[in-house]
Amino acid sequence: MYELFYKKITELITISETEFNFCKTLFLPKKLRKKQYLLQEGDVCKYNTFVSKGLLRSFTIDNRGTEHILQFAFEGWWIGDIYSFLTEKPSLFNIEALEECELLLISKPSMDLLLEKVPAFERYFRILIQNNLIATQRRLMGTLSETAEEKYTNLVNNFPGCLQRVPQHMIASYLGITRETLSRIRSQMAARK
Amino acid sequence: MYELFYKKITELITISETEFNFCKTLFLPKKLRKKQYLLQEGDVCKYNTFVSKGLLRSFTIDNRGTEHILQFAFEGWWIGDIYSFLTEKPSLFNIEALEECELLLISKPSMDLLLEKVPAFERYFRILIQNNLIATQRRLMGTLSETAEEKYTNLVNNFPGCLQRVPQHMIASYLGITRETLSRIRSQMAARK
DNA sequence: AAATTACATTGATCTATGTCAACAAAATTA
DNA sequence: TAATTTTGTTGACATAGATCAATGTAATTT
Repeated sequence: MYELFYKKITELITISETEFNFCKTLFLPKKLRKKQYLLQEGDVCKYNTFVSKGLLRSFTIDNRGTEHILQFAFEGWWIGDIYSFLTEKPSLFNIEALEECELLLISKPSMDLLLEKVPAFERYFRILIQNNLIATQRRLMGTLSETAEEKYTNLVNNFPGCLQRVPQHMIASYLGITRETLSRIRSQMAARK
Repeated sequence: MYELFYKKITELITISETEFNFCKTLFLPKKLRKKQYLLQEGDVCKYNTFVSKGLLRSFTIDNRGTEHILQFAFEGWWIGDIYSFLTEKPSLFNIEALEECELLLISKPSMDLLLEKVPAFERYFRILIQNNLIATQRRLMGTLSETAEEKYTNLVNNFPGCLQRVPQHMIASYLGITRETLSRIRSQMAARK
């Protein structure tokens, strides 16, 4: 349960065994079956979540009823609604398990305590958020400049593993295109090569 | 030059006068005239920049020659290419002054020194990046779910000041639509009300 | 003040992608 | 294993927004 967790943390910061043991006490282990929700739109996101095992997605539903996926979270990633978590306001996002999951949850008070007692985590979370911001900026620029096919091929290149574990219509939703369009793009690409 | 800078910092963290004086020594003041560039695509972004006065934009040019604006930066905001700044790899972005500007620049080594000597800045930058991430996530979701008109009205509501200082075709570029489309949307809206 | 450049508008037409609908194949569940 | 649900494909058609082009006007520069 904690091996990957320890590995990911120590990739970015140095902490003592004592500090890590203290850290562990602040997290709540939780298992989720496929299709279960970790967060529902309208609820406050009480926890920031580390994925030890499995796969989840966060998504919104717009006023036309269409789903839009913000993020997939595989093992070793974090997921949550950062806005709702920090402000304690209702979330616009749903978070759903796409596979059976093993998770580590940390509440806001525990997070504050962790940052206070082990300041190295200040740095850890800054780096995580930095990387997330860089990725989100890229995705935004891609959304504005690329065709549907370019978006798909970029995803395939940058994220090959995704296709094996995520249903196609969710890939389409992540890319901001319809499943029909993605299906056609794939068959065109297959025909060409 | 430093009043707004001091104000913005102390809105988020508490630092002593000594610490602020030390901090000031790490920043390089710079003035830019309208249309001058702070960063050009292909160059490494050597500085993270606080805007004391004026207005800038960061943008990319895609392979079709179309500009896409990532950010406008008004007084009190930061601008730079976070990816290039952190990795020292060539930037994909241009940063251009839209008005005459007064800026405070900090290099990577100085930033590292600042974070080391005044750890409260670790928290300051984490919060900045957090807020930037939240805003970028929102913008991304909006890009995927909203019509051109919705994007425009949301911008007008959340950011009324923008329209007075930024030319319309750049607003269009920021929203990911053409200037012609924005012009038509505006005339439709004016006709309706 | 004249010349040039940047910015905005409007019309005609085009196109990438969406929508709707029918169908089939997998995968889950009963 | 039958029934249901989820997922993916394909065709016909619709449409939001892009593109191209012409024109006017405001703002800079000379």
